[in-house]
Amino acid sequence: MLPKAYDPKACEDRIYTLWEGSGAFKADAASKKESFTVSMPPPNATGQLHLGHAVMLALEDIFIRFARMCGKEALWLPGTDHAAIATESVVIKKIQKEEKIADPRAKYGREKLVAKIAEFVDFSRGTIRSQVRKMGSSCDWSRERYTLDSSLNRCVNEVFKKMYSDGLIYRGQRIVNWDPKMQTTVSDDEIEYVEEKVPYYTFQYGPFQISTARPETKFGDKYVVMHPDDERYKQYKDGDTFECEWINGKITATVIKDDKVIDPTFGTGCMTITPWHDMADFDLAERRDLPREQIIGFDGRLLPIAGEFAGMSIEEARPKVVEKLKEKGLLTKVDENYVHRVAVSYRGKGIVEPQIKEQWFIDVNKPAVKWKKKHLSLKQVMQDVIRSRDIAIIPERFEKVYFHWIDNLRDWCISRQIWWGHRIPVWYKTSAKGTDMHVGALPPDGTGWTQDPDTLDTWFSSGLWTWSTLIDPKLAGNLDLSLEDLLAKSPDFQKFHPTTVMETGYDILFFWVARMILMTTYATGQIPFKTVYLHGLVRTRDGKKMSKSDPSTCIDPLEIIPKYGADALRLSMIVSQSPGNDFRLYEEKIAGYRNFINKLWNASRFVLMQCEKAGIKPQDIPAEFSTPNSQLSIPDRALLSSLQRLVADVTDGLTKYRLSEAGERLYSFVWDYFCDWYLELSKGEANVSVLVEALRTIVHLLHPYCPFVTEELWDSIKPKGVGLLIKEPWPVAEGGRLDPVPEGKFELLIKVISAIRSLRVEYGVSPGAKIPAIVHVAESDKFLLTYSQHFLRLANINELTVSAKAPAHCQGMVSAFLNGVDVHLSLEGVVDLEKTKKNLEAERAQLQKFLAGVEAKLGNERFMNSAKPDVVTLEQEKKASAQEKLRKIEERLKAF
RNA sequence: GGGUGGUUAGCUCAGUUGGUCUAGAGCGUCUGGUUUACACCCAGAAGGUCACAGGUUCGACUCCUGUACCACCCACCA
Repeated sequence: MLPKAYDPKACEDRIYTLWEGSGAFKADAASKKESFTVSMPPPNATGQLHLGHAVMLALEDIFIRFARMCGKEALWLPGTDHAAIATESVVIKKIQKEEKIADPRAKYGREKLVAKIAEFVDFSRGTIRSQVRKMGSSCDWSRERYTLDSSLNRCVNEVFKKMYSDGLIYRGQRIVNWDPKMQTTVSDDEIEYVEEKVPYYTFQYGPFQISTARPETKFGDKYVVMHPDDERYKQYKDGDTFECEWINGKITATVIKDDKVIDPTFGTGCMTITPWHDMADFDLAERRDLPREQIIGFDGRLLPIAGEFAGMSIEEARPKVVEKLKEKGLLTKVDENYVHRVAVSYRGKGIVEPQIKEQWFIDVNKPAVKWKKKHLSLKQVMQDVIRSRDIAIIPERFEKVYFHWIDNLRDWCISRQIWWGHRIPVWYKTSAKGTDMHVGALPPDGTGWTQDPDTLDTWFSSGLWTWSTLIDPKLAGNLDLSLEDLLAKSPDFQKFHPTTVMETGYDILFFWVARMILMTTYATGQIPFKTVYLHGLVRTRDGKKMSKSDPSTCIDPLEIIPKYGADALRLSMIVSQSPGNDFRLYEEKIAGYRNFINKLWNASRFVLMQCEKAGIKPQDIPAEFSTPNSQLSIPDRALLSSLQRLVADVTDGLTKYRLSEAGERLYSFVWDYFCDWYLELSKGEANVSVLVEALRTIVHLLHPYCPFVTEELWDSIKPKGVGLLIKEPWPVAEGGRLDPVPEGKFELLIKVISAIRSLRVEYGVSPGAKIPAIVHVAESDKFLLTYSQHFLRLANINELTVSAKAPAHCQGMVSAFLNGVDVHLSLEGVVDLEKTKKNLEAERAQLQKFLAGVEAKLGNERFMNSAKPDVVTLEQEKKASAQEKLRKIEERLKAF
């Protein structure tokens, strides 16, 4: 007999070992079954798992277990990410703190520091592996990958080479975000803005007034820019020069008229430019071919151009520069209430300074990608795969966000001046003739070649994640094979790519999801995944972000799991929340689902007790339910038919990734219907075969959600000779036990009423009481169903709830309150049907006219030739939605 | 400045083609229950103008327009 309460601690680890040993997690590339692949977003190998990971693991495990039970070849590939800057900065901080070394990079040198980081990462990866197991994740450990694996490195190098030879990767002097603290570039997406109140100065600059919050960058400013239409500066022409007194003496300045960078309504309407340290100024300087000068060094200190201020830090120099200008009488105004936004590195937390530096870039605008027989730019491919529905995003609204991001996308700077990561596969050799360059993993023959010291942006390698992990590591070592060969000859890639669904938090849609689309379509010619499922972020009870720095608000999954069980934690993060929306998690919520699991546990105990009472072993009850209809009571039949509907609903929900809905449905079915109604009824007289059948089905349906407890229960109720639940086939809704009422305008209603009547008589149920009925109203005509309620009220029938898809707690029941009055059906007085009909017909005519217009447009050759593809798609979408609407109206009109 | 989401019971949230809703769940509150599956429970109750104002419709939490507040994302002012 089962113990009185479910104890997750006693079961979970044991069951996980059982699963792992059974080979259930392991996918087979040779299988004939349809594949279902999920690439686990690799957690950063920097420390511990947090709730964000727990959400991800729970969701993906549900997808995978469901797919596996549905008979698909399910692969969930786990792994970890080396997380370049994040890891390096964590380790450097650790060394600084533990070993009291100010500059670990200088002290250890490249090789030793990398070795130290690797050691730290190895340890972290071990921790992460065991934590992933704790959540019950059924991933294929035999295929575990790490972004720095040699086979992944091979892919990185191959893609770099391919992009370079296609002219998509170039090296150039460009303005980048420089983190002086970490001494590296960071990408646009890795920047956060912090608001700061700083004084805002206005200075006299020749005849003009210019304003700035950063006077310390103004040493080299020799151009003053204004809008060409600005009446105030009408007398100045583009190219005019003038002498003026400035920080370190007299300079000659030039007037520039430009309509792109200047907002004439802002401030004085003119500004000076600092191309080396400002993105917008750099663009202008590029356009007009203006000189640039570096003012601030890469160490964050002023350069000799600053004269007496050279060597000072920004904080130190700023007041001194202001003081000097003030003494010269050039300071005209100070605004103390100015709010300025300072760019801060997301990882290193240093203040970011734009700098011009030689870096490697990926060109996102060059039409060098072959996609669907066209030559497109990387940007265009990224747009096409979403627009053409090759990839669907859940929830859909993120498509808009995605498109908006692509519109603003600039060339991607991929080089980083750190040591931890994939080294850029480029070699240089300097001789008297100049510098030779070679792109490849290995240097060419001969001496004197040195490798580029930089590493690649971590997203370069994670952008390859869905497929580089499927490359056969044995083949990856063979340098004679091309990238195409590697793809073609790797069985895993052939079987499991494109992956089925990419599940991740919406916060890394740009960082990662977009880059996987970019890199994968380019490198393999395939989309990386068919569906993107974005989950919301976990928040605290007060709606704040969970942060590790504040443990009082932060829930640690590792403390929760021993206390409430992994199953309860999983449910609390899945049920009653919707994709893409943040949700709050707190202990009471988790406890609530622990209670549910306990309820299920005790319901099972009850069923087992009934079996014992009846002298029947559950093991002897065959898997196939075979009790004849004649031996079933009305409640039995009601339960079985609603069980069928439950199977259909849950299957449908899981197929459409509506996990919360399906989970709620199960929760309510088990508690409100199965336990509170059917089990209570069974205390009088129990039908053991029905009880066991129901429980078995429930346990199957719940298994993806709470795998541990269901597996444990399955052991007590499974038929003889059957193995683990994880390997069981998914239940199928047969519908054979139902008698759907045939459709018909009034027939339906009459059938319902007469069925209730006969049941009431047969079982002697008094009016007002709920009665279980086998009347199953087919999901047919909601319009009619609603009208039927009007009719009934008109006919003095107090209340009748007719369910097409009944609320969970009255599944299979029709609650009726009849007062014995004969039913006369009449349409009069309820609604003005004539008016409705007229309205519908008018709407139909309008739609038909519109549709004809759109069709004519699409049939017009000149339009099709001249219009942009976007416009055509839009027209087609309009057509489709109009057709859909028209179809619905036709359907409604049929009811008249 | 551009965009997205939210606003539903005291709290946290579901509610996908407008008709299951005459609006649900969990927690909390109140009343009553040791009926041997479960007190991590059972029976029941109170509690909502579904932010606000218009519109479309026979019918709107659901669609449209506008307003307010909150949150987030992107761009950015020199």
